[in-house]
Amino acid sequence: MPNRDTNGRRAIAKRAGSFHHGDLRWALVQGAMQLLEREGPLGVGLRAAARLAGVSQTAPYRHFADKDAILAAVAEQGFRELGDRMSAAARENQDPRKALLAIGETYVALASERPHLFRLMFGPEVADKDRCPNVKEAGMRAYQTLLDAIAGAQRAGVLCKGDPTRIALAHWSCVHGLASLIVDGRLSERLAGMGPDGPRMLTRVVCEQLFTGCEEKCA
Amino acid sequence: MPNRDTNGRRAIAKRAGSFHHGDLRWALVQGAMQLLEREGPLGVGLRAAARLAGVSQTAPYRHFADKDAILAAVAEQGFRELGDRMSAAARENQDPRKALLAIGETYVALASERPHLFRLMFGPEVADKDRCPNVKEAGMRAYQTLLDAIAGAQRAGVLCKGDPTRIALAHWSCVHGLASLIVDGRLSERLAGMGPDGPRMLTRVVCEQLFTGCEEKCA
DNA sequence: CCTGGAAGTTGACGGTGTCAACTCGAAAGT
DNA sequence: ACTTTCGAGTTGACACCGTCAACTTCCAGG
Repeated sequence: MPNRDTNGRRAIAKRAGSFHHGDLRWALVQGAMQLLEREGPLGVGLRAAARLAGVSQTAPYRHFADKDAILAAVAEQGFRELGDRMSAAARENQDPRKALLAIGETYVALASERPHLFRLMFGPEVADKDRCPNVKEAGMRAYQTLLDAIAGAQRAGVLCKGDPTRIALAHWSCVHGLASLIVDGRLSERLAGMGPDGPRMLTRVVCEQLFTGCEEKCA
Repeated sequence: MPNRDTNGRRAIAKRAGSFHHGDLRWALVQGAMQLLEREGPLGVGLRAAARLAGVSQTAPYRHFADKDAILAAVAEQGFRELGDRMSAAARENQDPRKALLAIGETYVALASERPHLFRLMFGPEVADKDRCPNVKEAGMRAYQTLLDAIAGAQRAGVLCKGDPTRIALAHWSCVHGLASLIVDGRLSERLAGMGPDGPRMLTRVVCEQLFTGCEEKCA
């Protein structure tokens, strides 16, 4: 049983005086996540995470094959959180159109709140995320939530019929692109004057156009 | 005048026997670009680029403040090429709807052809791309061609009236998101059975839905 | 009680970005 | 024509990183 701190969470630091750590793997992932959000992607490394866990520099190799493996574990946690928040958003809106919008909003919200994590999840830092089956599965679950929401909207007659993966591709591209542009600072000028929920408003703008189209009607 | 090889291009390697290089800055950017596309983002570094130019490891510091600066120079070249290809695509299609589609296609094409360059241009490797005014200006030029194409389509009555930057945001998000998903391998399964111009077809699918909308008409 | 193996340690190797101090060579000034 | 100056390139060093090999410590099962 892992040692826990006063809040009931497991402590990151090593159990004093004990040779073995108790739950080093968990502590390392936690430390890497913390490092990632505080110092950015350059600050996260095996040695730094080991230091944070109060353990020697090569101890991580007992639990992770290499640096990619620990980053993959962090990414997996990110995908899990993304999937949870997306399906919660879908559950809370039974209007299928609002559900689809809410899914996009949580996607963009996660990216804006924790940009480094978002980049890690989709970027090249962890080489082939799909080799680790946990990461693949966590990502798939999030995608499935989107697909279900689209199929529901089609059944409700809100979205046009046809292959739901077609619409999923468009919706995902729009939302993911907006999230990426925000994370990479490409929209900071536009967001500057919009207050704290600028990302949500931009998501509405983009999704609205995807739903209704931006062609001139009956020209 | 820089030394040139038999093809008329400047040679990357140092002019033999000469202390000074001639055009080391150019050679370093060229070497870094080459390194980036061959070995990925991890393979590009000051020392490696210096080796490729046949020069000592600290020589780059005479031309670049730090690693970020040389990466920014590479990114700038990427933005310049993106802008050129986008405006060429716009020029070649006088039908404004096709022009807008062609712009998206070249965007996705550049990303698919040179994923590492695309990631460098938008990713966090170079910290604040907008501090270097050349990079900012090159990126702005590409954005401006998109904006012009949209304004043209509005004047032609193809796109609905209103703030063109609204439509630009949606279009850019869709195309950039698709490009990112392709680059990050998130669509490799879908692309696997589509042959070499799968990216172009996916771009059409996504843009088509953005233009016409994906809601059920007159429910 | 002994023993085998998992978990953690020390030490080392090659690689990196970056700094300081040095040297070379060509152009500028007299 | 000789000297000065200064940009451009060099060597050497430092701290950091990921990773490997060999060693030590602890715990559990026979």
